[in-house]
Amino acid sequence: MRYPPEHKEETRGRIVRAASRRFRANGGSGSAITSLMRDLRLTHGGFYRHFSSKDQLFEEALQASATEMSTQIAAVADGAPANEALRAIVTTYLSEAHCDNPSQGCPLAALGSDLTRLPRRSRDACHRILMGYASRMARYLPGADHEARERRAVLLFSSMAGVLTLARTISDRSERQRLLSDAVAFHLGGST
Amino acid sequence: MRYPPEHKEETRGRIVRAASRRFRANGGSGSAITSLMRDLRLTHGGFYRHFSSKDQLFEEALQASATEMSTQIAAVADGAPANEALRAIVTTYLSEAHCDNPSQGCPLAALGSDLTRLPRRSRDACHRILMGYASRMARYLPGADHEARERRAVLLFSSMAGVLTLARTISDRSERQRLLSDAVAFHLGGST
DNA sequence: TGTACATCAGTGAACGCGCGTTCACTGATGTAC
DNA sequence: TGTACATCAGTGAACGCGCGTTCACTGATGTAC
Repeated sequence: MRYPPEHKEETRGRIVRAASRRFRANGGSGSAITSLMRDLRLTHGGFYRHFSSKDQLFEEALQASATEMSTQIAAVADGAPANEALRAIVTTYLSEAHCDNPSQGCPLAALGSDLTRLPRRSRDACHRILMGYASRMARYLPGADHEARERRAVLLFSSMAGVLTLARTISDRSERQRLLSDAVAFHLGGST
Repeated sequence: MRYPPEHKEETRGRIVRAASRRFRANGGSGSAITSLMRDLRLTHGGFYRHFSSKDQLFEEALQASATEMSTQIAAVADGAPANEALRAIVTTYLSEAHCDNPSQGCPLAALGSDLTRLPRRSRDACHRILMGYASRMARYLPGADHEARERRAVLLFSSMAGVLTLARTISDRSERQRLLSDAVAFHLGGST
């Protein structure tokens, strides 16, 4: 079959978006290409017309996740009154909604420990992606200059990712909520 | 062959300790039973004389990791002057040595996102193990009562685990150090 | 205008590999008589 | 005391399965002449 000229790019985009969700939900080795392609009503053989390997897809999917997440957070921050941007970011990131939906949330929280085990080359690429994500968050945070705000962003988001990861191991809803709200208070209030 | 009566328990212990290191280094699905047993100069068939499944080993290995980690940190805290326990804990946890050696370090930092994807039953067990770990750390932290100190411990350790996880994606040594020392300052100093 | 050929996204069978788990077997020692 | 049998940690071949990747093929459309 011959397809319209933009068809290939569209399919490629659909694969990346679906993978971005599935990897965050199930991890890199938890989602098989066959099953990913089946969800898109395609067969696995066609995958290699778009990507040279599953690793390449993982990297692109991570980029898509980081972009999606930073766009969401930026929208929330932009929608808040100027002096409330930090509060808006923290409460959104540490919300029950985010905790319950890893597949649409922060890739560091969803894939953190998997990333540390990647071979150096891919790990570097992933790290660069995460730094881009933090960098886009910098403007909403306090700090003397851009570098200070960026370092603050890296620290804030990695800390919150750790809390969110732990929260996701908790089955009991009220215990989970308590951890999340303790963390919100920690980052917004002065002390505990 | 017949072995002395305590032989079986010894072998079992060796398997758990080796698994505890390997899982932290390579993740749950990154270390095969065959290769784990080969390292101990055993063959994979014997594994099932000791454990009913790999999942059971994972759980016991996680418990061993949590115990090892909390013992290490407790030793550091006990060795510090009374008002310096928190500083000792934070600087040890966020040290380069810990960052460079996931296989002997905190299981939450090493396995965090894997734990969130476990089936509910195992996830609950893992969560209980992590809470025991945090609970043993509570006495070194500030707080009005034990519950407050325990909540503080959960927050502190999960935050630091997130930072450590991100730090482990960084190849550049000085960039990694900077993140770690920013995090130390964040938890010890008042502000950034 | 019509015909032969090239293109290429997608198909689905097949391959090779690693892994968790099972199982019949081994053989040194303990136990029953 | 000696003999026959039970025990059981460990062995290693085998099984079944899922997965990443390859490859010959399809068939609708574009292009060359």
